[in-house]
Amino acid sequence: MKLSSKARYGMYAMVELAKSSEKTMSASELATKTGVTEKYLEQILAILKKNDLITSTRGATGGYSLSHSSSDITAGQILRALEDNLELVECIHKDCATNGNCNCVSRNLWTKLYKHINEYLDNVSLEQLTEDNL
Amino acid sequence: MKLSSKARYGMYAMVELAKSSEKTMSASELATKTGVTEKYLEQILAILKKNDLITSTRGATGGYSLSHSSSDITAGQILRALEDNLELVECIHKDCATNGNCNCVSRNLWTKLYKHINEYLDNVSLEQLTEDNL
DNA sequence: CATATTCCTAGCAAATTAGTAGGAATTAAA
DNA sequence: TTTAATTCCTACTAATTTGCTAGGAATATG
Repeated sequence: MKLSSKARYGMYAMVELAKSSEKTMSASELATKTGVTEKYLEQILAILKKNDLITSTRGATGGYSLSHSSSDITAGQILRALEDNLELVECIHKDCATNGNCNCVSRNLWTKLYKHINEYLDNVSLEQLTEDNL
Repeated sequence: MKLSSKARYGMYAMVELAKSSEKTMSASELATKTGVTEKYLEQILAILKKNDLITSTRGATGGYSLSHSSSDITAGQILRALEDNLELVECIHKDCATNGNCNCVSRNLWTKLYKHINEYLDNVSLEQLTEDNL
């Protein structure tokens, strides 16, 4: 249940992009800012792009920038993109997964917890994060 | 950020113990109930015991039972015992860990999220879980 | 054409998680 | 007092996931 470095680095990159607002930033710029290697960061940026959180332009002078205003992007969107397993858990009983007819005792707990986490995260905008205004 | 099987199995075992309330249950009983191997479950039960959530009696006719009433045990207590890394994250910047003088942008997010999760989990009793009354 | 960039993908290394295993210590009951 | 059932202790192994390295193709600019 530890957050992956992918998520932390990705979040960090998003904040840097939000801060620099107008202009685009290259992967190498972001790499030095965040301290992550360029190659690794590229992979993280690819995920963010696939999830329509950032856009990129190729070629010389290319780079990355936010797809939307930082006030329209939530921490939840970012984390769901980066963290594959934000859903916490699959049901223990194999039946549940297959026939969907699940009554695992604690399943409700996990799903409600998940909902809770997301509700919280979706109430925090990237803008707030950038201003550290939680 | 996926929940470990330790946490799932342990929670499952706690629910079974709560259901059987009065009498103690042996590791092997619990193992068949939950479908986890006895040896692995023993290790999980050891953790729960160390955290004062269950008590055990050794020898023949021995077994495990809850240390407290199921209404006095919270999901948060159980998960914190079983999940080593419920704290989600350490700060990216090495400085933060060492000198404590941390102003990571997203650190606040993680700590608040953590607090949030725990507040939720501490509001759910094992009794509720047993009755699936969330 | 040279250079700076994104993009694609394969693979490896480290860490963590999940599980296996053997046997010592303890206790109740036959 | 022996036997059987149990908890307890701990070392090891297997499987999975994560984190990262690496090379080079594709694309765009000047």
